[in-house]
Amino acid sequence: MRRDSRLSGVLHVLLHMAQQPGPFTSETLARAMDTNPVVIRRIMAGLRDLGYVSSEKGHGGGWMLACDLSKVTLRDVYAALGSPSLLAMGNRTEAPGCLVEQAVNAALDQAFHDAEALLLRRLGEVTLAMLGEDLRKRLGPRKIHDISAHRA
Amino acid sequence: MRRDSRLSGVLHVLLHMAQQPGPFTSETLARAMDTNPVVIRRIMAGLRDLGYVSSEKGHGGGWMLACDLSKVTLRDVYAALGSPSLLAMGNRTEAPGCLVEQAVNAALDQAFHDAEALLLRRLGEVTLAMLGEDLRKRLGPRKIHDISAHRA
DNA sequence: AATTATGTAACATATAAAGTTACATGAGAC
DNA sequence: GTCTCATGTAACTTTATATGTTACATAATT
Repeated sequence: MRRDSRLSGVLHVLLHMAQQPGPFTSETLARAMDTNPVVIRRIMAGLRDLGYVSSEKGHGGGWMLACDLSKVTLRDVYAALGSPSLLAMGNRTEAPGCLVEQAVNAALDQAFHDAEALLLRRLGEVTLAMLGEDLRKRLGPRKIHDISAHRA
Repeated sequence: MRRDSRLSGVLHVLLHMAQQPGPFTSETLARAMDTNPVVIRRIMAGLRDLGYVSSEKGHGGGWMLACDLSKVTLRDVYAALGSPSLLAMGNRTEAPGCLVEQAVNAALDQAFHDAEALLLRRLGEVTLAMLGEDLRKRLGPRKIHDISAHRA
C-alpha cells in the first residue's frame, strides 16, 4: 500500500479506548477500524512494550489504556511504532563517491532534516489528552457510539 | 523500492550536465547514474515539458540544459517530477465519518502540513546555480571527470 | 537507406504496508 | 481438569509504487 497509516490508525484506536471503559478485544477494535485483529495486535505491540497500554489474555481480557494521557504525545506513539521513516523521498545513494552527488545530498539532507525535525516537534507538542479535548468539542452534545456493542 | 529518489537522481543529472557542454545522451547519463536510459528519459520528461531541459533526436542529439540555473530552484525541479508525496505517512481515511478519526486527522494534518510547507520552502530557497557553487567548493583544485568519456 | 537517439508502452522486479491464516500460549469459566 | 476466549507470533498473500528492462515506433543526421 501507499502511505504508512499506522500512526493514524493507532491514534484512532487509542482515542476510542479513551471514550469508554475497557478492556477491548482486538476483534472489537478491528471492527471499529475496519481492519483485521492481527493488524491491531501488531501496531499495539510496541505501545504495550513501552507501557502505554496493557493486554490480558483469556476471558474478560483485551487491551486497556495504561498511561496518563496528558503525558503521552503523538511523538511518543510514533516512537512506539518503531519510528518509521517520515519522508517519502530520500537520496539515491547515501554515501556516494561522486562529488556531484555529495553536493546534491548535502542540499537535500538539510531540507529533509529540517522538515523531519519540525514534524517531530509538532507531534511532540500534542498529547493524547489534547486529542481527547478536541474530540469532545467536536462531539458537542452528541454521545460517542459504543464500539464494543456489535451486531452478531 | 523504498523511498522515492527521483529528485535526488535528477538533480545529480542536472548538476553533471552543468559541468561540461552537452548534449548528453540518455545512455551517457544512465551510465553516470548507474541506471537505465529509460529511467533517465522518464524523469527528464517533466523537466523538458517545463522548458528546463531540451532533447533532440538522432545523430548529435541528446539532452541539453535550457534554463538559467540561477532561476530554477530545487522546488521547481520537484514540481517538474509531478510533485510526488513528500511524506511517508498519511491518514488512514481521508474523509472519515467517525468523529474520533476526524479529530486524529485534524491533529496529524496540521503537523504534516507544517512539515511539508517547510520542506517546500527550503527546496525553494536553493537554486541549481547554488548547488553548482557548492560543488565547485567541494572540487577545489580537482577537475570533474568527463561523464561522456567511456570505455567501450 | 542506415544509423543514432528520443518517446513510450508493456512487462518484470523489489520493497514495504496491510491483510489473512494458522497455531501456540495463557487466563478465566464451568 | 477441560473448554473457551483472547493475545502472541510466524508465515504467507495482497496491494501499491518506485525502479529496472525489453521492445518498438518516431524523428533527425549521415
